[in-house]
Amino acid sequence: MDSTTQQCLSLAVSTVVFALRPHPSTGRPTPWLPLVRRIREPYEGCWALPGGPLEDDQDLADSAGATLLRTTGLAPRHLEQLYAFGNVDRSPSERVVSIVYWALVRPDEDARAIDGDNVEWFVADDVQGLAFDHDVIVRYALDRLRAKITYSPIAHAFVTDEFTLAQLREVYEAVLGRTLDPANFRRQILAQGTVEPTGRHVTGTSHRPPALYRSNPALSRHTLTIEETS
Amino acid sequence: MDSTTQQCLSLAVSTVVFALRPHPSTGRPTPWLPLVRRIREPYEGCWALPGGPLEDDQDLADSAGATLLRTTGLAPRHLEQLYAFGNVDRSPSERVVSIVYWALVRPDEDARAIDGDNVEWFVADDVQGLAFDHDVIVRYALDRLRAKITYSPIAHAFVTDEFTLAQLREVYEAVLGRTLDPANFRRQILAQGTVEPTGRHVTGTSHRPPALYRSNPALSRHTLTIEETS
DNA sequence: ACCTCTTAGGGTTGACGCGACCAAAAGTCC
DNA sequence: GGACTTTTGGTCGCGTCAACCCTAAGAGGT
Repeated sequence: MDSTTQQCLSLAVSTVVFALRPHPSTGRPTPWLPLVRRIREPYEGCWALPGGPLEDDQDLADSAGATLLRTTGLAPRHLEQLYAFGNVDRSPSERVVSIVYWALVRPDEDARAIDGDNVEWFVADDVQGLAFDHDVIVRYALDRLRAKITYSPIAHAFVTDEFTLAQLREVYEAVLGRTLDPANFRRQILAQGTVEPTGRHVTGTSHRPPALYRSNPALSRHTLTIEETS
Repeated sequence: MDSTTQQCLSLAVSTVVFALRPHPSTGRPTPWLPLVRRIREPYEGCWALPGGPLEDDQDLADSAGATLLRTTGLAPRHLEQLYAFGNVDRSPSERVVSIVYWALVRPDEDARAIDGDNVEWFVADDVQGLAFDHDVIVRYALDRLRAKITYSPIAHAFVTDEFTLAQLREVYEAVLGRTLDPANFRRQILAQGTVEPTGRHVTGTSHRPPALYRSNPALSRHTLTIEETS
């Protein structure tokens, strides 16, 4: 912990960013993620997760956020540590330990996403052939997302401040990849008390106007996440 | 990821090691963990998690295991990454990023534990006043242990190869801190198929001899854990 | 004004899981 | 043999959840 030995390794922070966009073939919402094309060896020309070296004066999450803003123009509200990857052979050149975060962006945030020359979005389930061990990382992030949405209200991170239950249900359906019964879904969500009605309704629909909800502010810091309040 | 900038930070790997030992007052099994006394600044004289700098030629988990063997004489079978802590202010001197693992040791492994001059075991729930942010880390590891035992067969990591259901139940009771109904516990465990009977029974007890079980080998690599098969 | 279409939202039912509790089984010890 | 202790199996009641019904409430066409 207090070693003064100079280490021959670099520490990087990368992020798996998920946004929900229509699938190119089915048209149904599905997770996408942005990748950046590598412009130098190793893996030059390959797609890789957005990331960069950890700066001396930045916390880990801040570093992930800053890199993300620089490369993709995104500033996701939900940013959470995923895993630290550090096998000696994961990079063919120098030793690199990557602390990987994962993020969820809301549609209104997603609208501000910029596609730079070397940034492109892909359907998360289809990505393959990435640089380093990033294939494994993306797969693991997807598993975590699908697992966590079943026991945690992270789905709220995918919708705007005000939303209908149908929109929230669409998020669950997009992530889980299957349809859900609207009535049962409604009961589940209301039972867990993570949303509260705003009293307003959507107008101008060609059917019964749905009620608008917002996520319960009491649980904004509820999920079991690390707060390094040292 | 491929930065060649020389970073002014060090990367350490520490481990929260849990073993079940009788509580000093109640006598009932409860989680304990080993701590090492710091012999230099910062936090000289304070207790801290066993750990050390990451060596160039070691994977992260290997580093955790090696340090553990050196300081405590333990080689736990269950070793799992917990979290990466890297706030800029978590160490008063240089910037240190710690990748923390947590481990579970079985009673037969625990018997080989050596208490060095600067190593001592403590009741996990009572530790306090540790160096750096290690209080937070221990608390988080305990939360994870208690959460994970409810949905994953990690309890097997706390028992020997052959065990009775009563022994396995004691593990759950020790971790969760409450008694469980033997009959219901039995049904739950058998229903999830994580154990299989060996056919043998314990003899020499002053009551009905319990059957011996072993954990189902099919699930030794079943838990959703990262395998960096890059 | 009325009908139709579509989605919101509520109700009911049956299967399942789980905790509380009871009862039988199988050994040792006296 | 009888008392004792722990294992092991059985039952019952409750809460949860998925599947499936129904009604409610708007827009738009005729």
